Amino acid sequence: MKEKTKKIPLKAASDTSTEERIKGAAKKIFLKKGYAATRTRDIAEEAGLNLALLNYYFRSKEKLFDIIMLENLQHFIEGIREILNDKETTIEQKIGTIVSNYIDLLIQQPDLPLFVLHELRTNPKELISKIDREKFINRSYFMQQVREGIKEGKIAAVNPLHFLMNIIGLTIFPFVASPILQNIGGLKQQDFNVLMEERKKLIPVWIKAMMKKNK
Amino acid sequence: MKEKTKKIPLKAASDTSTEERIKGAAKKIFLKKGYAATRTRDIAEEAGLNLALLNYYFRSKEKLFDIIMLENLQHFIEGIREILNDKETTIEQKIGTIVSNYIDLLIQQPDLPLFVLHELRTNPKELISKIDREKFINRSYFMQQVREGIKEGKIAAVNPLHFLMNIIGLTIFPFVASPILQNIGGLKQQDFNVLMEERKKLIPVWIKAMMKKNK
DNA sequence: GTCTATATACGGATAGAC
DNA sequence: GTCTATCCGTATATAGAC
Repeated sequence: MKEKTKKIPLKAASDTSTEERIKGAAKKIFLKKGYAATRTRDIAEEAGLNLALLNYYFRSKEKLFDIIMLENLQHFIEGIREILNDKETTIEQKIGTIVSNYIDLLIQQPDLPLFVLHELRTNPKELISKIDREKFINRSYFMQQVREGIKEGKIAAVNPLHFLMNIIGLTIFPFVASPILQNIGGLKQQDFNVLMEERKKLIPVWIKAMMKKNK
Repeated sequence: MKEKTKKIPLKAASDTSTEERIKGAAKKIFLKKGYAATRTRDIAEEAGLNLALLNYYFRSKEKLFDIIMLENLQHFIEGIREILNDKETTIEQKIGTIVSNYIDLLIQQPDLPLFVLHELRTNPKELISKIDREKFINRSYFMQQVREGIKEGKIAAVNPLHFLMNIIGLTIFPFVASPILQNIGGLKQQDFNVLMEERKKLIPVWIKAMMKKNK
């Protein structure tokens, strides 16, 4: 019998610390079900721990949620911050990097965007402003480059926000809508991921075509 | 059509019937908060009625929700059904109509898509298949036209689902992400709607540019 | 059909042993 | 730090009067 000794932590690796296990479980359940539909009991079970531990480490369900939410929001937005402000890269390069990075992230965590967007709408909290206090996107070097391009007549003259919406939308939307799309398209998970991989190359080309001036 | 006279009209206009008032209130609250965060008390209050009435007309919160959900899903998907299958219109015309119709709808009910998508992911129900039993979109005349266009070398040779995702995504995503976008862009509601109106004309142009073959 | 009052269940949080 | 047992507010659903 390869009987494993009862769990004796012995100050082992901290990635399996109780606190981290709770956070990991909470993230998994919250992202899957959303705040309201999540029961703290489920989180405890998922973590293989008791319910009381949850309130021992984090004061309440809401406190725990706020932590998870903030981390995800940062993950979600910080990802493009430096890319958008890179002075060395062209518009096209920035788009390619953003799209590629996001698709990689979303293949790993497909529930992330819908979770963030849903909770952001229902919760009247000011979580957003915590993240984008200084409206960094509008003032980013990327947006500056786009406005410049429009001024020089190289890019179609529309509100630059349209292009931003398009880049993000084309990248994220398929993941948000995957339940419908997979049904409509009759796709399995793997086929869906293949399509998303294709989009890494396609979206930058499409955006370029969209930005072109055409009478 | 009006053959369903099971319910007694009673007397006055039925649009203020108790049942309709409950459904109206339920739709409003459910769309705003989602299923789990909605309390039946809130629905009753919104309808200006008592809680007990809710269970009198509909057996339970879940039953009521299913009805609202189904109606919205149909509203959401049926909208494009006939358009996609219109034998008389071109690809471009279909795109223009779909985009315009959806944007009009979403300006009225901006919470609709996020609600549907969120509930669809969390609820393991087979509501989707109820709607798209026969995979009508993939077999639609529109998709046929696209495949034809690709075969004739008029449209870039990629999986037609990409174009469908793009049309829907470019149209719907801004509404889904409006909490973030309005913050990032520093837009007020009215400014946001103006942008959306612009997109009625822009999206068809963009899609056309995306579909073009380019080496 | 519509109300008030109440039963019942569920979920977040705590007490206290170890 | 971690557990079991329990408290208690809240939300759904029902009983029963009118």
